[in-house]
Amino acid sequence: MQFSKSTDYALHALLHLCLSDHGNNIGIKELSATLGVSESYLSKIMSKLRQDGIVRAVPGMNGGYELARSAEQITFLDVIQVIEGRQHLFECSNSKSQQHRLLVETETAEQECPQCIIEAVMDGAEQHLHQYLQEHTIQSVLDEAFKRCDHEANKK
Amino acid sequence: MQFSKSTDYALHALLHLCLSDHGNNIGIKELSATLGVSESYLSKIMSKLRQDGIVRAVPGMNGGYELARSAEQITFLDVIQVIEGRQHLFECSNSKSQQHRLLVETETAEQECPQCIIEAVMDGAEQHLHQYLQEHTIQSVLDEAFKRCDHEANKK
DNA sequence: ATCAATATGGATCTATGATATCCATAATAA
DNA sequence: TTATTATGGATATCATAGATCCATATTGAT
Repeated sequence: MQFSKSTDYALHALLHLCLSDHGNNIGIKELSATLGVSESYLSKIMSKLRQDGIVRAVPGMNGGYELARSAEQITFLDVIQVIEGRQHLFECSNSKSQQHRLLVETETAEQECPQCIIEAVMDGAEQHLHQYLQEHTIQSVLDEAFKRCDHEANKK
Repeated sequence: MQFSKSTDYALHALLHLCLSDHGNNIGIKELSATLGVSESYLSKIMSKLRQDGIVRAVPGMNGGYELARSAEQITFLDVIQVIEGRQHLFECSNSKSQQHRLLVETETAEQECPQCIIEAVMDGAEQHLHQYLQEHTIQSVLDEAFKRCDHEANKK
């Protein structure tokens, strides 16, 4: 289980938009050259980001992309969900099998347990993951990097 | 990004081993019937669990599988890593590109930042996820389920 | 009005990995 | 010795990621 390369590209592209001079659009040519990815492939990814309101796109001369909202308001979770989709991390394919009935039978209670107990744990894991990814934004990662570099510089 | 069905099968299989009478091995026939998965496919999964020391396997008559250690000592992380592998959730495919040099150039410092700042965030996410998955074991999920059912029963 | 530059979306191709099956072999208990 | 069971190799199938090409639409500049 791994995040796709598209997520990698999307995050790096947003970082580049954030770092480059504001007020100017950044074209797909510059983006793809910076990331080392083909224009055609990267443009698909940028298109998804646009559809989800993370970037704005302007066609025509001097067109290109820019952030649609401030970098503080673009979380890692936002980006990941656009690219990877919003399915759950885990879906029990076994809900109607004997496995779960068996669990219920060991109890005298007759009511159905509404959710697979394994799925429940995995959903908990997903929530923790999402919380973390929501606390980290394009801006926060830059702040962190600058802090780190300043600290290094001071040591000299 | 999703966990594979194999992980689903593995977790349910272990749950079944844990619930069934101890002292007896559980054959692949019973397991596959319980989970509703083919014997051939499930046996591959059980084989992986055996290679990693999570279950023991005995061939021959009355053979089958049993837990190799107590259910408290089998974490979700253990099982997931056996099935899904141990690669990182995120690997920056861009470490040598202009993207990162650009970041460094914006600083006067000349030393190299050792890791992609995006990858750093994602590794943090992975650590959080792993911690959670390590705190949940086959046993803990059963305890939780029993507690839940008892609670339901008491309400009647 | 025209042209060049740029983004968009459809179609398509390829590579990879998940899912799944079959079979020959080895190991074990009765 | 035999029936039973697990193991591992080979292979097939399918879905998805990754990637490319092209026709079209949109915009700014001339």
